[in-house]
Amino acid sequence: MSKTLISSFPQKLIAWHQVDGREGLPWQGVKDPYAVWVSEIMLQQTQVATVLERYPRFMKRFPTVKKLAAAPVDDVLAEWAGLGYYSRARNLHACSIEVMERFLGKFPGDPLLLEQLKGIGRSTAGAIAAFAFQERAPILDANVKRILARLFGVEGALQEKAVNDLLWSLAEQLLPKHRDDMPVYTQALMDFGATWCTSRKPVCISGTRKCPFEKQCQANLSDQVLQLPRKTPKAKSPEFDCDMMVLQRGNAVLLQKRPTKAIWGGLWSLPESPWRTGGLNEVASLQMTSKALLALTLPEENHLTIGRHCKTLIQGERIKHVFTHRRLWMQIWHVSVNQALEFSSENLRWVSLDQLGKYGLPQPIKLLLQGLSLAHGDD
DNA sequence: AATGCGGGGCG
DNA sequence: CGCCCAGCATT
Repeated sequence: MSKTLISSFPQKLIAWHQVDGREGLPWQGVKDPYAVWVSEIMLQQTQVATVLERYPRFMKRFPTVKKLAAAPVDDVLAEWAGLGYYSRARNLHACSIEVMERFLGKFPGDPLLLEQLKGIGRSTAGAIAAFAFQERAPILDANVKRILARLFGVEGALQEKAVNDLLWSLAEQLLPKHRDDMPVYTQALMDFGATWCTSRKPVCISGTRKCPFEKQCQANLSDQVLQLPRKTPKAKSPEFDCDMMVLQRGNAVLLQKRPTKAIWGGLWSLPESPWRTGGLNEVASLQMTSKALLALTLPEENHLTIGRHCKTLIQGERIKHVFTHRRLWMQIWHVSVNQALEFSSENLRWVSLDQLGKYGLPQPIKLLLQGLSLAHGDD
């Protein structure tokens, strides 16, 4: 490992940033630890373009850690809806309460303390400590992993612990000497990875710009830039089928709160059947009755009233939704019932179509019900 | 070390 | 369609 590269890296990167860094992102230059924390959590595995719209909205709704801690977790989830990885929202809320109680509303600057908080791992702790407290703490997100793997010609797959340890060690060694440089240095690392040393079209390959590290970058010197960092291939994601029910009573639909641990955890969705593997949609091939459908999708104690209240049953669209690790086909069924149908469960709630915005809905369900809402408005 | 957890953008 | 992304928690 080149000693000169390590000692010269921070200043060269900061110099690069002064000319070619990103500007105008709403969380840049922010010093308030709360605002930094929210931005870091929201940006986990989430594109800048997406966060650009959602971050100011979140900050307007929850301007301080105190306000966030005082809000019901359901409100936080509703605000988070559409961003994905909903454990981030649940952890955000839990973390805000812990900061209020354990740290009297002030985020700690020590990365080791930050890392004890829910939803904050080593990299996010480093980012908060660097941006908000000028602590000499490293980050290691996908950008930094890519930069370092190329710069130092790290051959092993990112999933290997030894490789991860090596990258953390490099990230530590590369830190600027002076803590005052930490915010700009950390931002520069992210900007450089996101805009120049990109995964598919790094500037050294596209030839659009001249990389400041081209003479030292091991991957560039050995023509391995697009091969690094290495990743072990992922298995193809399995496919599932399920039935979902839009149970409509006048202007309201029945929403069901999802269990915390599951996918879309804590969000409000439609009653749904268990997921089935294996292509053929057996239920759709049945002569579907409202009773059979409700038996599939609702808890047992709610079945008895069904037949009496059902007015119509219509087979709706079949929606495909792609997750990172699963593909899901949702067969929609529209069931219309008369006004008398009630449910007693905490997790079942009639919600009028114009109130849907107050609820955190999975993105495909939100889109589906928006279409319904529109059609209904046209009547 | 492997898996679960969303959603959007890009080629 | 497959790959990628300002990761973390759990097992």
